[in-house]
Amino acid sequence: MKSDLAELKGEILTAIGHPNRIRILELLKGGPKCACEIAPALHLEQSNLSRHMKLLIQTGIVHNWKDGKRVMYEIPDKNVFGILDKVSLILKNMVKDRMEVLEIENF
Amino acid sequence: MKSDLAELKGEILTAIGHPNRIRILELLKGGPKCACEIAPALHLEQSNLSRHMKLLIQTGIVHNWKDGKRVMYEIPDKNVFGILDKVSLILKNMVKDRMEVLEIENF
DNA sequence: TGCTTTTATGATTAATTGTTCATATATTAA
DNA sequence: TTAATATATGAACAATTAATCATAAAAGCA
Repeated sequence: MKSDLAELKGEILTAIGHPNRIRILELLKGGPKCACEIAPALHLEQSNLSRHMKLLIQTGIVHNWKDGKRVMYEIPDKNVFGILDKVSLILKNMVKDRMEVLEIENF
Repeated sequence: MKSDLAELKGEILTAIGHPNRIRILELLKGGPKCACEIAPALHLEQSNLSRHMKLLIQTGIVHNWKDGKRVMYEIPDKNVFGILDKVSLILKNMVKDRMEVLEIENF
């Protein structure tokens, strides 16, 4: 169990910060989905997706419940998307800075 | 070189998401600092800090420049702190939800 | 009932990460 | 010049992570 604040924050950020998990979260932005929808949409192997979902659930970023033989997943706290938006902003600013160095006005 | 967007986002998030790097970033919130200030403040070994700084610089989260025999570090894009704030919000919401389940009103 | 669908998990492996120690490099001071 | 200070890096190692295959478990359908 993580007890230090920086460690708790790190746990959330590294849970979000894997490419496949980012794709999963962005897919879940459209609402709850089952693994049987997510896996083919992202070309992920079933067992691989299952482990990514387990990690996201353990860190509390994703909630799940059974719906018949399916398991549904959803993101209860939309601040997760706020984080991904800020990362996009950072990446855009990096490109902007590069363009300024290269004296590119428009393109 | 990462080319996919989800991979670029992942690179930023995992760069931020290590406990020691989070502490480094929160220290740099107070303005530019040299490694010789950061290492003792966080009880980090010099070589260990140097590698963390290298990673942060390579991902573009931190900028650096020489000032005499010191190397100064700063965070050019304050959105980094916005991300850490959102993570704090998420953690607080998690605690709030737990309290509601346990029917705790105040404490 | 047996069959199919859906998800989870044990075992294994490759790759990456974080850390430390020793050493190299660069800059300033004596 | 030599010594001291500040940072970077090669080598080594332990630990973690992601991925895959095979299999198990749970639920619904024929």
